[in-house]
Amino acid sequence: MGQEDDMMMSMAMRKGPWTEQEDVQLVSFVNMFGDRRWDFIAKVSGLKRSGKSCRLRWVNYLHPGLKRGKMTPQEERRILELHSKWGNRWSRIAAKLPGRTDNEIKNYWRTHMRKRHKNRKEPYLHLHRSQIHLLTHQYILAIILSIQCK
DNA sequence: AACCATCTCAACCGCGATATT
DNA sequence: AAATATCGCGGTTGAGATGGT
Repeated sequence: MGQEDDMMMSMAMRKGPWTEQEDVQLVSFVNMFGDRRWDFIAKVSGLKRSGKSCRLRWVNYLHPGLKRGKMTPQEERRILELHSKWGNRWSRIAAKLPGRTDNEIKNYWRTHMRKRHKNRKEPYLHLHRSQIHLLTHQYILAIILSIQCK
């Protein structure tokens, strides 16, 4: 039954950016039913979105207590520190940064990798992301400092 | 002004993990 | 026990923003 259902559903599903109206609707249904039963909320709210999409919108944007705006220097340092320790364990890192999401931190990290790649052409820059955790904490901090002093 | 390159970030996808029936 | 449904993670994409010539 799973396959046919997926096909039936995906035909009618909306994709792309959320509208304000959709946000309002999602928030009210999450307030009623909690932030766990996403497929149920998707169906019962009348939103033409998958449960997955609803969850993502909530955790990354609508969830109260989300910090907005640029990372503070403290947060930047924490990300580097934890990434050097754990690698691309974004949700684990996010758990240590109140108000920040895994998606946000992942984006932040990528942006910095790009900068580094553009500004210099050192061999380590060509490592696959999965290998980055091999770098030491101190090494990464030194690189970031050099960018900030540029 | 008009174009192309590069960046950013919200949202998507696949898939393994976890929950439910 | 096992099949099916749902969730959550990490990698990736692409439209719009921004920057450079």
